[in-house]
Amino acid sequence: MTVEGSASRSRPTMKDVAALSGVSIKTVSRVVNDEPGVSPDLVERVTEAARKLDYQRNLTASSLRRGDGRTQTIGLLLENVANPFSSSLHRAVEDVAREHGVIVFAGSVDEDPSKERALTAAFVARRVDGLIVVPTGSDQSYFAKERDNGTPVVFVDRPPSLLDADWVVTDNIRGADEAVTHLLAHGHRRIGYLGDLSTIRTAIDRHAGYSQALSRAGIAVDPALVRRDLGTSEEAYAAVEDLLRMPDAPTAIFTSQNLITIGALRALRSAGLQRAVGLVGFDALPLVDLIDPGVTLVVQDVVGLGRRAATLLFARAAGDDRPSQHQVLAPALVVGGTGEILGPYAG
Amino acid sequence: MTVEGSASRSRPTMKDVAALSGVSIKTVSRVVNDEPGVSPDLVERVTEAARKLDYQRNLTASSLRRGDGRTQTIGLLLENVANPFSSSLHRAVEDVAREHGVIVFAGSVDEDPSKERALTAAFVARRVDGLIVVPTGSDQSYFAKERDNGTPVVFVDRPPSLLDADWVVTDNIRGADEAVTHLLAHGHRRIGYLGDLSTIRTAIDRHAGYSQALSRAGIAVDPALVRRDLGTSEEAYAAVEDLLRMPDAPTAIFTSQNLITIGALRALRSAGLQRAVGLVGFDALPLVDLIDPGVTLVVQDVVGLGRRAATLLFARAAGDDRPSQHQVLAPALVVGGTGEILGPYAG
DNA sequence: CTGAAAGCGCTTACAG
DNA sequence: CTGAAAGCGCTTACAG
Repeated sequence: MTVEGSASRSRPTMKDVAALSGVSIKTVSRVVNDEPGVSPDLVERVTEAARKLDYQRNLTASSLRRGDGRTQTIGLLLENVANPFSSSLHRAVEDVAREHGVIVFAGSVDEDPSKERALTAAFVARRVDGLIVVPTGSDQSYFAKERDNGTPVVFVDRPPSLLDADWVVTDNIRGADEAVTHLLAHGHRRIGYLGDLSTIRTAIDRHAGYSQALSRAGIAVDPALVRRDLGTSEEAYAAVEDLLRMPDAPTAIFTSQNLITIGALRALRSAGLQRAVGLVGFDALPLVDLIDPGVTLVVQDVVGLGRRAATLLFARAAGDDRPSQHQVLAPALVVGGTGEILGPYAG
Repeated sequence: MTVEGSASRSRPTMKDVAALSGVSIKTVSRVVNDEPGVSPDLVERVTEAARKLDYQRNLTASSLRRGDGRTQTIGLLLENVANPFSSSLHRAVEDVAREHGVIVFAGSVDEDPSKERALTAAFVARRVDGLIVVPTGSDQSYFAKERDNGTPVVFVDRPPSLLDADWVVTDNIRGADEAVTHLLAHGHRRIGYLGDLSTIRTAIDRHAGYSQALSRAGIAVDPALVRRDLGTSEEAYAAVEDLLRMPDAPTAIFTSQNLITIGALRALRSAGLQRAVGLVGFDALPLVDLIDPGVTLVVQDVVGLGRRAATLLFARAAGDDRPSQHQVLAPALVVGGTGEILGPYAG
């Protein structure tokens, strides 16, 4: 097999196929697009020429000329394509996109608003048919321009800030409330809270759910037990160490996000307290069944989030012009072990 | 804020900017592309008009006309965007692509050769500047056409079949050999092998490494201890149960892929043998430090695989026409606990 | 320094 | 049933 040679010979075009089959490019276009009303004889000749030249239609040129201008692509902005939550969302979106003959650009924003803007611009420059966004930072108003210019946008996991738009999220307040209520039911009163960056809407809501559950139980929130703005597992680890050193240390902890849960589990383990301190975490954890004791978690319907966001986006792209749609999915508490460790007020 | 209204007003073009600023579209093009030699006065007027209209250049039209025809996009074919190995690879590729101003289409092949072909066609139809592929099935010869037509292709994780092409892989034979040698050194002689689908090249190589380590130690491979073609965690679980029921059961197991390792860990745990049977797995596992006992693993340099594949692809796209490049990265054995459980011949 | 004409690969809107 | 002309939004190749 001869390799390379003239590295970038350019691809055959309809013109080449037309020349080889002795018809006009319009006829080639008809055959390639399966338009009816071409004589069987020409269909045959064109098909054969296309096969011989290994012709592949240039969809990018096609969409430039077509009325609707569809590129059959969408852009997906994730926190980080490599994290499990993001990548599960990605897969769910991909599956719906595939049903529509659409392929997906994905990119990582890393909780950096300037990357969100840059990726959005890059996707729009390639004229994606729509955007699905896990927003970060405190201002998504600039997406209004994209939508007004004909690019629909659906937010997922978190609602946008300063913008009336479509979104699909989990009921974070309720999930956090259920987590804390579960710990209360197992005899805990002093329950620590470990939270993500307070600029993130999900973190705000989960903190609200924590406070709501405590106040319903008639317990005042002790600010000393609340640690927010933890950006990494390591910070969560340190926060747990710190909580455990308190004279009146918490007997249970609610960790409001997966990286935080991981840091907390490591800290409890290294202190030898993994069977002594109650814990409920928000978000699924991989291989949680192999951890001992098993971890009690509030899990989101990630596939549901992704599928619904994508379905809504394609509806918008097809002309759906209802007012902004807001969908809230229920989380589920999955009993694992750490959430059932009994506290001092049990029984 | 008024929402929606005329849903898909189309985007402003250079023509609109030209009209508003009273210049030709050629001048708008010069300003938008930062070409030198435009009077400051016009630069100012065009910039202002573009800002006012919220003009965003259509890169897709631009690339159609440009000489090189670059779309500043690449396509990435993964086993499944949601699995941790794939998504880490994705992130590494994304990071290199970003340095080149290129965005990434990603898609899941699910070990299905027909999906590989369909995704490749979809990417090529959008004229990606190159393809990075984790190949599946037994024939990648059709990629030769794409390369000959000017679309470079780099394979990663597995070499392609029936095609001379660029690839970047881990030294799987060596990794498997090290895993089994490690178990031998800890006193095991009867070592089980659990492997992925035998059509996958990595599975073939890892099995070869297993055999190689045993024969170097003068131990004959017992076919009863070898279980191949395990496609899921569940099948691996069943295979371990089966091995453990043997009268002369293995005292250690080498699991040649992450899903298989997970199934094996679950089976050992449910049999209460997680501290009795030695185990070394291939591929990293999330949260492995929280599992007890810790799992000994042979891990790949996933970021290295992704970065090198992407770097090679961009070199090809820039005209590098050396013969096919083959890069082999060394895996690393990470001691965790299960690999150090002593066998009957220890000490 | 600026712009009119042509063309990238395709589809639209006609005419025959 | 088939094709010549025009145009999608841009850039190239010229001319002034």
